[in-house]
Amino acid sequence: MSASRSFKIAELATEFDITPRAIRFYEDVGLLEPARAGRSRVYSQRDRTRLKLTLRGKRLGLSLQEILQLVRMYDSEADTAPQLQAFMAVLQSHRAQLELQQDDIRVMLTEISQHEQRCKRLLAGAKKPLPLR
Amino acid sequence: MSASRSFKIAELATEFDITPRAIRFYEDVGLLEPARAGRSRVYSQRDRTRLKLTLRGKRLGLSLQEILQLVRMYDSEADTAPQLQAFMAVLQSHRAQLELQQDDIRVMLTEISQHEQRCKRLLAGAKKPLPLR
DNA sequence: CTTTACATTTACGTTGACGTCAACGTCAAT
DNA sequence: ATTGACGTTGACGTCAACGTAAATGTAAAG
Repeated sequence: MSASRSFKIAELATEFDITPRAIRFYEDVGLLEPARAGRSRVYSQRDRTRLKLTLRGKRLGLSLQEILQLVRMYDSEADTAPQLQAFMAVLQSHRAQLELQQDDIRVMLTEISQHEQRCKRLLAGAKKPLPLR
Repeated sequence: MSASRSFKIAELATEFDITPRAIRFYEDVGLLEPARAGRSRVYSQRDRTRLKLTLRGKRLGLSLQEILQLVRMYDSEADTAPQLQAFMAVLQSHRAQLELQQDDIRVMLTEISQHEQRCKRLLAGAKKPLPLR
């Protein structure tokens, strides 16, 4: 009988550092489906999880529509073999996409390291001007 | 004397699978600075590299403005110690940001794996309906 | 020389993801 | 009873990142 806490819009807003407006917008898009207490929205743990997923997706550059596809798929009760096959295919393509992004990140990180090294050399050189000659 | 090949706009467009319009737009923003042959744009290897950087940045969810900051920094000839220090600080924050993104990706990848496992179990169960009972 | 194919500039249109009012309800505290 | 503090629903505004259309140039091919 764990009442599985619920949340007000401002709570989620401050927790995730976004505006209530954004949260309502995510609802318009279909990403959240809060219950109502009178007029006010009441968010469940599930909504909170979805919100977290949404923000993670955004950080990775997904559009809200793409994120919507994702959460719908993940929630869907696919049960027939063809459905499951299709689902797994989508999972594969997402995996591939994420791995490409990993590569991009790795490339950028090594570039950063190189710039860092260059900076360090320059700093070392700046400390003793005219090093040899 | 390697003439270091140059490129026409359509070449770059097809190579990177974007429109000429986008390429011109990146120029408006300041990301590219092609030479001119009469009226037509002529892109150098450096432009091509910048374009590649731009697209990689986009895939990682950066705005064109952010990308512009990046390439300007990377190109800048910082030489004084304070400049170099500031540069390295920015590099650090970028590194941190990229590492956060790596975490996001890792989380998503494990989620994908879990869904995949679930699918496999369901498929196995579907092959022999009413497995035990 | 005209067509074809690509290039250019100018300018307005569009889409996504909210921001920003305005006008109003609600509930606890004073 | 009034005052905040927070909530709600429209509805319009905005900014980024191009798309798209119009009018024009230009260079090679037929």
